[in-house]
Amino acid sequence: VAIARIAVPVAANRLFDYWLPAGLQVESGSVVRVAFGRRRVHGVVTEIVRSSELSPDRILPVQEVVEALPVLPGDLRALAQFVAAYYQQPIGQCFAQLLPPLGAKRGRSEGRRADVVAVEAVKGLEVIELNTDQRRALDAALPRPPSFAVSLLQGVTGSGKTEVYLAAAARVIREDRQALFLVPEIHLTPQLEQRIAAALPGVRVVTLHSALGAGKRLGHWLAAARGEAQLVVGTRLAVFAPLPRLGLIAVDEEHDTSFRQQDGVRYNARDVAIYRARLRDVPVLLGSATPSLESYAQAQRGRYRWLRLSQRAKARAALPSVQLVPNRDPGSLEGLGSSLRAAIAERLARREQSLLFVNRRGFAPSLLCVACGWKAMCPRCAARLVVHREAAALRCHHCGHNERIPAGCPDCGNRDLFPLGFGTQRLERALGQLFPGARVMRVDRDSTRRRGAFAAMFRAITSGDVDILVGTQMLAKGHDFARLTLVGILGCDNALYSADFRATERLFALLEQVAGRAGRGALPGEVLVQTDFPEHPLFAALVDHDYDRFAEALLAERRSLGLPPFGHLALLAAEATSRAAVNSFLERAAARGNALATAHGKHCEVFPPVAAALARRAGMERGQVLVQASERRALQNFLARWREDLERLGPRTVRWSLEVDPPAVG
DNA sequence: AGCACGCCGACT
DNA sequence: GTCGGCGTGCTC
Repeated sequence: VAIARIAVPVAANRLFDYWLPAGLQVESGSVVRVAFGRRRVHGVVTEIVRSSELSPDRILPVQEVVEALPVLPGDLRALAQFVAAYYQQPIGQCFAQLLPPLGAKRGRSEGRRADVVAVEAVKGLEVIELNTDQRRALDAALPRPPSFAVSLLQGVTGSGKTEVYLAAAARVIREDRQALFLVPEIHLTPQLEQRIAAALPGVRVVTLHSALGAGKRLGHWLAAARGEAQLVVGTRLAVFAPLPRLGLIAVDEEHDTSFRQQDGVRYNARDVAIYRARLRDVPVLLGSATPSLESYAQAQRGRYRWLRLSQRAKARAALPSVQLVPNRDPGSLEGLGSSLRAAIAERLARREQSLLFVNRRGFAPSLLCVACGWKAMCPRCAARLVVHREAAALRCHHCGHNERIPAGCPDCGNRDLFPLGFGTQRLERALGQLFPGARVMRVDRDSTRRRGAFAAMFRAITSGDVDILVGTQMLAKGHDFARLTLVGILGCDNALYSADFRATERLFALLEQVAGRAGRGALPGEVLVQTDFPEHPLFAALVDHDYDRFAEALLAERRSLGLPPFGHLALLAAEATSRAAVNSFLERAAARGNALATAHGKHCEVFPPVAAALARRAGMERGQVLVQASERRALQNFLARWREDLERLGPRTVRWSLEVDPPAVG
């Protein structure tokens, strides 16, 4: 009897054997249903073999083939294998990433009427107007004949990167191939789909992201698999979409951390995309105003084609001017310095919009007793509670803990509790008081929680019903507001204190992105950054919109410390209810790691265990061990062996995970 | 990941 | 005496 080796969606690091009943049409890549324990699960056949190591009486039959899905193509299976090996993730769960939601109602999205027509329409497709820079980038990014090549498209906000992706997609689609376009967060950019529809008329576009209902997602997945969808636009999970005629992958905002899946299977969709492009021998286009230092260094070395867009595409939309203004200004009211207030007043007089960016939701990040110094702390996390004034609550942003704001200090009884620092709610209130006639709108996770709230706010902003916007990161991404001419940035200094070596790289990217919201239309933009460190090199580079200078400085620092992209990192993170258990596990893990590293010629360095940046979360004590290697290959070999050791090491009460290329260390 | 089994504390 | 907590191990 033939045996199918099946990837089953469980944490185990191995495959499971099932026998194939006669008459069942099964091959590598078939999606099947099998009994597993007392459950029934979906699995993917990875190969069919003659015999099993297992005694025949323990082997169960494959129950059925999932007819609704096609056989998964080879490149997807190779992708799952890659994710499992490179990121040290369980093989079955990696294969599960390839599957669309199953068990949903039949996924039949839009009809297929338009398909044939669409291809015809695309033949004459030259509706995207490109300037010289964009055209040069487009030509360089698509090698003739088509083959694998990575291009880094570096251009400031508004320089027209999206037009280049779409023009590249149009070329590929005209040749009857499919394009894959990965974006950080699709549901936050309602403009994107319209923009695509306008630029690529008649092209059949489908989206893939987690906010999509299961039925729709399955329908879109199938449209991609059948080759009907000519352009797939999606978030990180779309990197696993089946695309029989793939011709191009574009990754927008390639530096963005939302390409990293943090829960469950850990991977970086940007890097998976590059691997996939190589497998399929197609070009991949990475775009950013502030490329990750990893991509930047590859471009410098000539491994990636380095394509630059130097000016904003619309000639009149100049880059915004950036000014640094003091944070601790004697004329400061509720955190708003006099320069920023004056600038807002000017915008109000001219009927232009202002955006104030504070990357903190809530009223104040801390509640302090003025008499004894007590601070409201989360009972389950090593973190301060955030004051939410509207709900009269103290909330933990790490675990969701919620309690009423106490009437007095629980330690000394003092009634005078002082909210320390500024969040979006406090700023919203202050602006309402300072500018009584102004229409203020707050955009953060709390104000947009309701379904459709974000879209409604978005409409209000574009139709001019808002004078001052207050918001978090949410507002940083890709929105074009024509009358927005002022961006104020508050409270960004705390990132400069961070222990994480990537903090300043991320802060620059965020600030450049927020700054880019100003002056997208015909009106010039102005950015005011409130800071206590105007001499910091980050701000000097921001003022000049000179990412290169900042990137070079960071790279020099990284090189001297052997940090990425010059070295390679992995993190073993562990948590348990007792600190002693975490420490003991990590001590033994580090000792084992050191022994392994020594045996393998010291290409890897294992650092001593330390507490995590958030030392306790939701009642779990957290710690970590960092591994640094000069060679990726050495790190890979080390991790494969180390993980086997780790699996035998601990009591099950210690939960641990390996993170390869961790996005943050600190 | 689930899910069952088993070995210790507090209840009718 | 049992009920049920969670720690451990297994699933082809």
